This record gives sequence, structure tokens and C-alpha cells, in this order.
Amino acid sequence: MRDGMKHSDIAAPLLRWYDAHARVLPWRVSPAERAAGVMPDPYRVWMSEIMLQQTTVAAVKSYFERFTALWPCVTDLANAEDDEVMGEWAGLGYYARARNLLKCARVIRDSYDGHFPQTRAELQSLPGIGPYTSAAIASIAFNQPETVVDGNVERVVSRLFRIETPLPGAKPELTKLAETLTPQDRAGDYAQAMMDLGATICTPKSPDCAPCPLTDSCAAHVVGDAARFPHKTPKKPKPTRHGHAYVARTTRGEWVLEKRPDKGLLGGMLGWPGTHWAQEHATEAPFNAEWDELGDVRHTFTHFHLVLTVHVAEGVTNPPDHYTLREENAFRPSDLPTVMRKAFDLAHAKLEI
DNA sequence: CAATCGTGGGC
DNA sequence: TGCCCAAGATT
Repeated sequence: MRDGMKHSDIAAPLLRWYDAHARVLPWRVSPAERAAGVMPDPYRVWMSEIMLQQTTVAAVKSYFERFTALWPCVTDLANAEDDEVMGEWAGLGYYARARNLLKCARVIRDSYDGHFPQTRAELQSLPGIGPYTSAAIASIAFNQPETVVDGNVERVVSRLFRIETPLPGAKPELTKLAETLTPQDRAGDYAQAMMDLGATICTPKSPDCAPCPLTDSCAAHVVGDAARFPHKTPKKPKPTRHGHAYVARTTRGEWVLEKRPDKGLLGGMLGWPGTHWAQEHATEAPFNAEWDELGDVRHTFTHFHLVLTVHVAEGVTNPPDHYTLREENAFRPSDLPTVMRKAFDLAHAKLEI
């Protein structure tokens, strides 16, 4: 059965299911619209795919609406200021995506006459567009029969074939198998159908196999152990790091901030002056002021926990000039990455008391 | 290739 | 509560 799996075994019932159950999403063209010849805007497909990298649909929606309202086409985005784009991205995480988003938009403006290339190879040469996203744009925006392999597809395919190899090592094997299932027609609908199936039916913990259109072809369902797949290699434990953040306001009511370097954690984002984050270290304020220690903020990043001790000072007169000063009415806490906003919330509550 | 890079929600 | 997870890319 596994060796004899044909395109039609998967694609036909999956597309039939998708025609009836496709999710309605702001960046998506429905299967009915596609059937009528409507194609999505490649700019919106690209924008959504970048935002959706390792990020939930629920978290992306409002960001997508805001970005496309502020910058309706790729040239508008390319012409935007870096700081404005980074500020709008604040809170969504993985900030290299925002820096690459701007880089990519400017390449499209300067080298592609404002139009996205249509081949997977050209797409993948652009900043922030890797193997998954190139296939997603080629298939969804241009109906090319490229195979998308994201976390959903890995899970669906690992169950269809009961792949025992653990991820991420199984990725090449899963990719090869996924390619054998991809139909020549309706490439965009098929890619989105696979991901919808993974997101709504073939879910990680307790797959809802009863309404699944692929049970007849699913090896794991036959055995009854779909929830055991995909296998994964165990993760390393997260260490805890400690640091200090210093939230200060000048006599004129300006907040004292710093722009973080483009590389590394929270790269290119606004933040509070502070110490290095390490296992242990001594407290050392970035400049002289009447610092008041408020307490700790806890935050978990991808590979470590952080305990950040927050200090505040008011009436600061002479902060070193490499800091960025923001007047009260020019400062939006929403421009800060979440860990920095947590520190601000703690400090702000204290200062307003 | 293993490490790095955020955040919020669900269980 | 702590861990898992989400439409990955880059180095």
C-alpha cells in the first residue's frame, strides 16, 4: 500500500475536502475564487508566509492587516523607514524576519521592477525566503507544482507512511515522500489543503481522524497510532540567565532607550539600557542616576529563561548621548519587543503611583 | 549540522 | 506550572 500510493490517492480526496472546509484567512483566495480564475496578490502571499514562519495564524492576523494597510504594495514597504517597520513588527518575534522583509522588498523594488519572481529558485535567493517559503509562494501565488514541507506536512506525511525516523533527521525522507503526493494541477489549493488538514484535523496531540479525507491511505490510522507520529529527538533543557534593565526618564520626561545592534537577539529593536544577560554577574548601571530597584520580570526565549531585574530613575539630567531619547508622546510601548515591554509595564506602574 | 532566533496559547 | 507547539531561515 505504501509503495503503491498514487497522487490521486491523496490529492483528489484532499482537494475535495478542501473545497468544502478551507479556512477563510485574510491573505487567502478561496477555492471557489481560484476556480473562477482569481489569483492572490504575490505580495500578500509573501507577507503572510514570512509572518507565519513559526508563528500561529491567530498571532499573525492583526499584524498582517496592519502591515498591508500601512504598505499596500511591495514598493510602499520598500520605501518605508527601517524603524517604522521594526516598530510595527514588535511583539511578533523572530525579528530577523522583519529585517529580511525590508531587505527583500528593496531587492524586489530595485532589481525586479516591483514584481516578485515566479520560479522557486529565484524566490529562494531572496532574503528571508528559504525552502518552505519559496515553495509556498510558487505554489500559492503562481500555481506551480512545488511541494511545501512545513510542520503540518511533516506531521501528515509521517502519519500517512508511519515514518519511525525522528525529526529533524527525517526531513529529507518526508520531503521526498511529500513530493510523490503533489499533483500537477491546483498546486496552490493543494499546498493550502495539506496545511489546513494538519492545522485542523491531523493535529499534533490528538488527531481527529473521523472526518479526515485520507484515512483510507493513512498507515498510522490503520494501525491506530497516529498520535505517536512524528517522532522527535528530545530537546535540550533551557538554562536560566539573569540580567538588569534600567528604565529612566529625563527631567524633560523623555524615556532613555537604546537601539540594539542588527545582529543577534532582538536585533534592530528598541530596548532599555542594561547589563549583559548571563548565568551570573554583578549589577552595574549603564550611567549614574538615583536608581530604584523594582523587582523581576520573567521571560522565556527560544533557548533560555531570563530573569530580568528592573531598575527605574526619574529626573535624569545627562544620559550619555549614544542613547535614544523619546518624548512621552513620541513613545509607543508597542514599539518594544515583549520582554522590554514587560520591563516598561513594571516601571511605568511604579512611576505613576 | 547544531545552534540561534520570540512569543502567546493550549493542555 | 512548565512544556509543547506554530505556514522556518540563517549561519
